[in-house]
Amino acid sequence: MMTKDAIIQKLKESGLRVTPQRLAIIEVLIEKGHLHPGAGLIYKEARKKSRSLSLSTTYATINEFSRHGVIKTLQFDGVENRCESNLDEHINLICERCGKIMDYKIRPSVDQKDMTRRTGFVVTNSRLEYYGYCRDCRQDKKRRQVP
Amino acid sequence: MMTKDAIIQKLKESGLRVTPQRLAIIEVLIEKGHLHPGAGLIYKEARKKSRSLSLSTTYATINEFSRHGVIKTLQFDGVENRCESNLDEHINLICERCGKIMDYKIRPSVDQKDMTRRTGFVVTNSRLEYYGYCRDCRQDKKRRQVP
DNA sequence: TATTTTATCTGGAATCATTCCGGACTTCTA
DNA sequence: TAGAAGTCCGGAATGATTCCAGATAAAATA
Repeated sequence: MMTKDAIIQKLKESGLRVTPQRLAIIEVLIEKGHLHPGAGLIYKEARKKSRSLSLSTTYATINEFSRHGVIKTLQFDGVENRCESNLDEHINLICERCGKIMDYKIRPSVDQKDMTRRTGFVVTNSRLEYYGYCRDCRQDKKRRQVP
Repeated sequence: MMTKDAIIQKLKESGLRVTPQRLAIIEVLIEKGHLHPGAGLIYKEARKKSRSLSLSTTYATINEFSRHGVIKTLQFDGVENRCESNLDEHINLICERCGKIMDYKIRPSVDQKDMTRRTGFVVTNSRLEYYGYCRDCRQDKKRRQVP
């Protein structure tokens, strides 16, 4: 999770401008990062800070940030994509009932050098997810079994 | 990777009918499974075997199979979703240049019981992916660097 | 075998997150 | 302060997937 200043720094280094719209989105990413917000939520929240912000700009900014390694995008189908501010290797625990996404820290488990030697594949990026049910949704489920 | 007979068996057990359309799709899944085919390829290939097959049916069948654990669906955004016939835990190596998907067998690396104890999250399904470049695309890249 | 029931199939229309586009607006540089 | 480059905006376009209602086919029943 980068700090606001670190992100601003990185944008400047990349020759990108730090506009009010982008600042608003940066702040939302920091405030709501743990929720793994999608474009819709980011748009809604950032609009409170920069009133003229458009949805197109929100999408463009998310893409720009993603391209420059400020965030990662978790792409889904049918549902909104989600933004990930935690760039360390970890597993996302995704609740299939409420859609909540939690980070679970792990130690890297695959010997990538060995893998590359065997397969010729070099890794630039990873996406590790467990799907299932979070504590709350599991309990709701149990309760409902004996109604 | 289930055999044709095993899949047919499983469908019957679930009270699903084994129609010519479904048979055609099953055969394609077995023949082209290693390519992790998307709906488009499956439709194109299965149509050769069952000439009247429609795209809607292809989608419906993929969903039905996925729901009953015959295959898994790898969902992407913007691009076609892909089908996975290898149901064992493994990492998918996804080439960002050519889109090829390779299976890489691993031994389960996260102690799920421990994770559940700590987080309350129970896992029903996983998706583990490394993005990067396959051997072929890496070499193409090198060659092009000094044109 | 004829009839009823149920599942499945089909083509076309609808969906919806995301991308694309042309013109307007800022910010930087000289 | 003019010109250039980067950004922003709204609305239209995109495209994989889903939805729908009527047609078909397979299983169940008689």
